[in-house]
Amino acid sequence: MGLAERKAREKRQRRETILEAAKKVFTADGFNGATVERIAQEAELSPATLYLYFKNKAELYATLNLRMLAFLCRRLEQVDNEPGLDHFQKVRRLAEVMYDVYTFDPQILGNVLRMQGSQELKGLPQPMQEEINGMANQGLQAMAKIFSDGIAAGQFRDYHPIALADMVWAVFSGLVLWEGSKRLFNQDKDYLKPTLDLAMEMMAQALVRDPPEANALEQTTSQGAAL
Amino acid sequence: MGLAERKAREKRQRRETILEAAKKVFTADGFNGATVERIAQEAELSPATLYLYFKNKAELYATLNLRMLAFLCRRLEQVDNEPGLDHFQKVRRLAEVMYDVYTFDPQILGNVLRMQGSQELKGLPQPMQEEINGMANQGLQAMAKIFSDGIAAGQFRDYHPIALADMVWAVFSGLVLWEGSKRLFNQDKDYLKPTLDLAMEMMAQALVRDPPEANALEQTTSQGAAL
Amino acid sequence: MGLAERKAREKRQRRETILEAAKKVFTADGFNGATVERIAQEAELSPATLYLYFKNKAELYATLNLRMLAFLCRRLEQVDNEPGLDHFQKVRRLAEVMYDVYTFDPQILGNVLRMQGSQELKGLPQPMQEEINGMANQGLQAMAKIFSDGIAAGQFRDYHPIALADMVWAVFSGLVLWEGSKRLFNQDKDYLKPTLDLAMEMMAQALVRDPPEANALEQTTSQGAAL
Amino acid sequence: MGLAERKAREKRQRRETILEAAKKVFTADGFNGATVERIAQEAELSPATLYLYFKNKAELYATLNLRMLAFLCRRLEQVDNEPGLDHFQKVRRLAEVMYDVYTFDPQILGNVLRMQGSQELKGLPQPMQEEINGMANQGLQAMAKIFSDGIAAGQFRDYHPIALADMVWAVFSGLVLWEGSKRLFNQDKDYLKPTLDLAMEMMAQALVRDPPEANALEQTTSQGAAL
DNA sequence: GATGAATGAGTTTTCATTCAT
DNA sequence: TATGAATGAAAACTCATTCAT
Repeated sequence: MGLAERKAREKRQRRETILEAAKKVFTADGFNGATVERIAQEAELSPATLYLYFKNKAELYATLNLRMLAFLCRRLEQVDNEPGLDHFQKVRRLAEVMYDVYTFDPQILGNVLRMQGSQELKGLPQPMQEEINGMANQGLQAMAKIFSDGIAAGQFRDYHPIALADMVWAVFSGLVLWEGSKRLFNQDKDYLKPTLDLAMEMMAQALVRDPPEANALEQTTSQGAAL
Repeated sequence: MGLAERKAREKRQRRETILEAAKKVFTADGFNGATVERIAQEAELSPATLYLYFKNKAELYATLNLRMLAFLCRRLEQVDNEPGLDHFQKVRRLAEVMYDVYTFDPQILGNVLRMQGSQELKGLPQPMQEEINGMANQGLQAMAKIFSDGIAAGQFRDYHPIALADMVWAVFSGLVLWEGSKRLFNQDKDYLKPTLDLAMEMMAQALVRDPPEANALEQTTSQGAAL
Repeated sequence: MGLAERKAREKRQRRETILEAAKKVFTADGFNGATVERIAQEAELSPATLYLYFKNKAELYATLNLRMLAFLCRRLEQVDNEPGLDHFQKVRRLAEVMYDVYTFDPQILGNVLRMQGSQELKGLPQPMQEEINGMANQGLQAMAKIFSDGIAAGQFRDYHPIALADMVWAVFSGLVLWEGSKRLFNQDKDYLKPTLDLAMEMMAQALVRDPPEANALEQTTSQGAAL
Repeated sequence: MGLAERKAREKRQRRETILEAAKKVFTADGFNGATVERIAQEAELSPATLYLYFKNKAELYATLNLRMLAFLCRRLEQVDNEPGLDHFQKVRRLAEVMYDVYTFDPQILGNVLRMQGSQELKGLPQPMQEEINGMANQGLQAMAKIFSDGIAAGQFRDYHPIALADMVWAVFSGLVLWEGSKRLFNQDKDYLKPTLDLAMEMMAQALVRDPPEANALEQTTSQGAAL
């Protein structure tokens, strides 16, 4: 038993080693740019060995990304269940959670979000594509719920919750992608956290329902905007 | 002279043909997926000919993207100069402009924004990379100016203008990328326009300065968020 | 025009060169054993170049075989149209024709016949399989016609013409395959010709209709055998 | 001792299991197409284990084929010793025996005959090649004996007995290979038996010595044919 | 200027075989 | 004895790029 256990653990560890190596290489060179050979080198294994643990270069990539996506998704769902947070606080909390996930592994997160918006997904086997999309949808749904709850409670303006979730996801993706390429002109390290905070803070502000005597500005514009 | 002129025009036209063809293929298959051969076919030229007009597959790609980026940039700059718009209206106008640019050529726009956040840029020659980054920065600066003007005029809250510009750029990128892959769970066609409008509307809302008797909520939170 | 012509001829010649090289290698090592690299070496070209002329290793192989099969087929069909041959002579003529084809290119002939009876066909694209099978059928039909004509003319016994054609084809295949591997114990060079002659001679003999007073031997056995 | 015996039996049994598995896989996929891994799976053993029982993939294949060849050979030899058969009946009996062997295991038989005519043998160690060839020769000799006995007894025409044996072997090989690939245009199941019968029947017919007043036809042709 | 033809340099993937346990 | 794990060695195929014409 002890033996079998150790074997299993070793195997799992090997898998991790490979994933770790793959992470480095994919992050550095992208999916197409990365070669199985280099990943194997990084893992100090022969390329053939990788194929004992993963069917494909694509599967390797997808496994890596799927994990991160699942992690992000779980964290977003937790926000809704955190005790003692009112609706506004939950919105602001999203910024913290997203940043948390970002710091956990910025590079892989970049991979996932990039993959979504590129042709890289095309190469993956159908079921994997679906799993990935499904996971992303879960994350969006989790956020949408926070918004619709706030609306139902009469505390948020009546915007379309899904559109709000899209916006959050978009800001997050956009900021991470740009950060990753370090090509934003505001290149000071760590611009991401405050910008993310600010984004969610502003969103929270904008969600505040008007007092009865709403000013003219809002009346004219909110019509076109509300979905 | 007349001859030389015609030659030059023909040459320019040939270049356009190639770029047009490249656009189709890059858009369909991504940078790595596209082959020079297919682009040449599409342009009804031989692959060798492409190399008379462009040094590289990469240069071809970059040229294409740079144009779009320049167009986007120019349009963003115009917003600031549009007559008869107050600061808030300018912010909302950004949504329209961005959507305009998007409809002008959604796919190339997707390419540009994707390229920024990926390793595809790496293959380009240094000067081209710089040109691209410089262009993107111009766009960001244009937006930042709108925000800082509003702040200077005492009409916007005192948020960091660059962070605000980043946010806008991020939302835009994020939404376009997701749209392109049509994998947003809110898949109704044309979700982009209203979501973009909403985003800018909310931003405008959040920029409104509080009346003197600001409520407690804002006081507690705006400290951490304001840069 | 002269130029275009020469180009075309050169191109055709190149194709031939490749086919010739492929013939050598396939014959020496079989389809699976042969490598594209070695064929390319033999043709003094780079492997990549082969792919300009043939889509596949398989296509290369099939092209080679199909030609030979077509040649064999055509020759068999001619037998029926040769002037001045009676039915019996046509049967004997088959031996000569088959041997002719054999001497034309023993190795490729071996390839074709071997391919038919092996898994090598499986790897080929469907349409090519069909073309090959169709061609083989044509050959069989041509022979079957000779037999059925003889029967219709009342000169041959009433055996099943298709079975007779199968037999001829089988003897031919069998002898060629064994010859090719030079593992027949009767290894004297050129055993094939006389054996083939003998086979067809015997067949001709056996096709002779009995005189009315057929002997007992034939009566008892021909019942089970005639299809 | 009892223990040793049991061990030996177990070992033999394991060998059988492996051979059985190999048979399935080789038959389905051919020699090159079959993988050691799949054979091992089929045998419910690890690939490494196969190498304890067989030096090679090739040896495994050869062992399999050698058995079948030995079986075929033994059966052919028996024909000569069967009591109560005259020379003609022995010839016809060959058809039955060959068909018997065919039905015993059509696929392996196909493998053997195909192997003979292909490059697959090349990979085998020399001694094995010789064993296989020797076995095939035995089979041919057995048939040749039947013919030469008939000739010696004055009942058969004076054809070359070895050529006759070659012919029989060739027809048999040819028919089996074509049957295996089911690509004969006469695709009705079970065409093999009657065709084989017919072939041997015709051979028997052709072996009948002419009565004194031989007709012209035979005289002119049998000269060239008789070896 | 335009191109048909050629290819070098990879890339992913497969598989028979070995060996420490 | 049995095997899980590992790998060396290949092999088919692709493609950006060059160059003689």
